[in-house]
Amino acid sequence: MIRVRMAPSPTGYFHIGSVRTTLYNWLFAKKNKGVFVLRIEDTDKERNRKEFEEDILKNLDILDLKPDEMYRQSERTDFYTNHLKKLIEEDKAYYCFCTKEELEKERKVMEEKGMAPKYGGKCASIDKKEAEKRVESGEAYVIRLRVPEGKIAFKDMIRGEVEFDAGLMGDVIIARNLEEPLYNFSVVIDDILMKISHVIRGEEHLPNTPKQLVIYNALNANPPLFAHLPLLLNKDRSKMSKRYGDVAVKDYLERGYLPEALINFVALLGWHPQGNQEIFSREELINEFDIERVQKAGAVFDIEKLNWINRQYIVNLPEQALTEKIKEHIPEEWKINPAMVRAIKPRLDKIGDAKELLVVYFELPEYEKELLFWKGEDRNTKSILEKLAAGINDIEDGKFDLENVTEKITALVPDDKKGDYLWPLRVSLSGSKTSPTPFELLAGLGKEESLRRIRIAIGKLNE
RNA sequence: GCUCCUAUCGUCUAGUGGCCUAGGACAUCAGGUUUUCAUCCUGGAAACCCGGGUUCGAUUCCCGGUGGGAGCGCCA
Repeated sequence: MIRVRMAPSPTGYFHIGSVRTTLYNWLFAKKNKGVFVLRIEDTDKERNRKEFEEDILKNLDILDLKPDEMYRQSERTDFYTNHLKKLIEEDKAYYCFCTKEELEKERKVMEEKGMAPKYGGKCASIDKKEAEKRVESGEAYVIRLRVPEGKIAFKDMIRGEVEFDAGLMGDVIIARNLEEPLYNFSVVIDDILMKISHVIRGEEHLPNTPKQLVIYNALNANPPLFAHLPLLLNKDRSKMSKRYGDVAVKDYLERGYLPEALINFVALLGWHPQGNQEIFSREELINEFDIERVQKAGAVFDIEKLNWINRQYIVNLPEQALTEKIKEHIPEEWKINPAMVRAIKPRLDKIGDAKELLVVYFELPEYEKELLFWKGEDRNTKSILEKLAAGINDIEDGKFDLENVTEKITALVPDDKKGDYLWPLRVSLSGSKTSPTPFELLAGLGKEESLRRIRIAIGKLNE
């Protein structure tokens, strides 16, 4: 049975990189009819916040990456304590009484010698009975695992054979005390207990893998298969961070990126199916996904490509659904109609852009009358606008739709004078140098408001 | 500093020894589509990090260098 897990710690808002890790785990599980487990790693009481856990859960739901099972490490302390006791009994782990200051000093000395810092093993040889006495008397301690010297190799599903030297590691601390396990330890215990078959996680965990392998060994447990995903990168190729833009999923969602688009985009960051297809439904993603095809090198997060993918999804959205989404991003008092929605649709990178694109329909900005002149030259602008206004006035109230308006107005415009007619019309309706087409503006504004705006323009020309 | 990972257009990538005069997409540039912006269409420019091997033949395999990245916590 294939069982995978995503193990976020609730110490920040759900990260876009975590979305990709979750997606790959999820796809791998679905593809293989396996189980996707969510495990909240909240063993650090200082840094955890309920708010962040809620953010993770909520966004997993929005992105439709729901887990089949869910656990919280804070509710599993007994498991860790029992296994810690067992390791100490078997003398595979021991109590260490060295202070942070002592360790700091030791580390510095080693660094000066140009060596990788590691614990010298001062407490490794303290008699167990004596150590227990010191613990009972209340002396501060941590628990260290005895790490045997030698090479530790494993086969990564993405990277192939990887080898580390355990001799460089030293005896690692696996718990602050019997009740407070540390990351590497609780991860291993849970992966064993939850029968995790494949660990798919970010490349930053690669150096943790040998430490965890030593723990599996001490526990006489079979390790899962590992797959270390390439990192998501900033423009400068450093690990993706807030410095270059948003990293929290909620920020993208709030700006109006569609969940499906985000998934589609992130799926392609570090993985690519055979063929040239770019837009994938969830079903297609499940069918096509193959962890063997995951890239080894990091991938730069390119917002331009996200915008393009998001546009593809927006354009394919049914008009009604798009309208509802747009309403979430504009003032309540703005009453939008289908003509407006159709006009802004191809101009929308994300739904959040709707507000600035729609404002033209609800507020006429101040503008100079010179803006009304096509190519800066006043060639009968006033009489042209009057003629167009009359034409607009002639259109039946019930037929003020894009098709009809386009037909009627086009009929009034001489073929060789399109700029002279349509530019001032568009400017009078929008009050700015860029906007949707005059026809799209007319259909969206409606007859009455259109005529009012043209009268304002004519008024300016009379000054 | 030490350990590990990594290397095809600006970006995401296809490519698994000859099909490559290296393909696609985003971005970019030029032109076109009933004025502007956007969409759309057509076209262009744009890459195999370097040096050794292996081989009849390397973008593809091996080694070294260089570049980039990550990790080095009583955080996860």
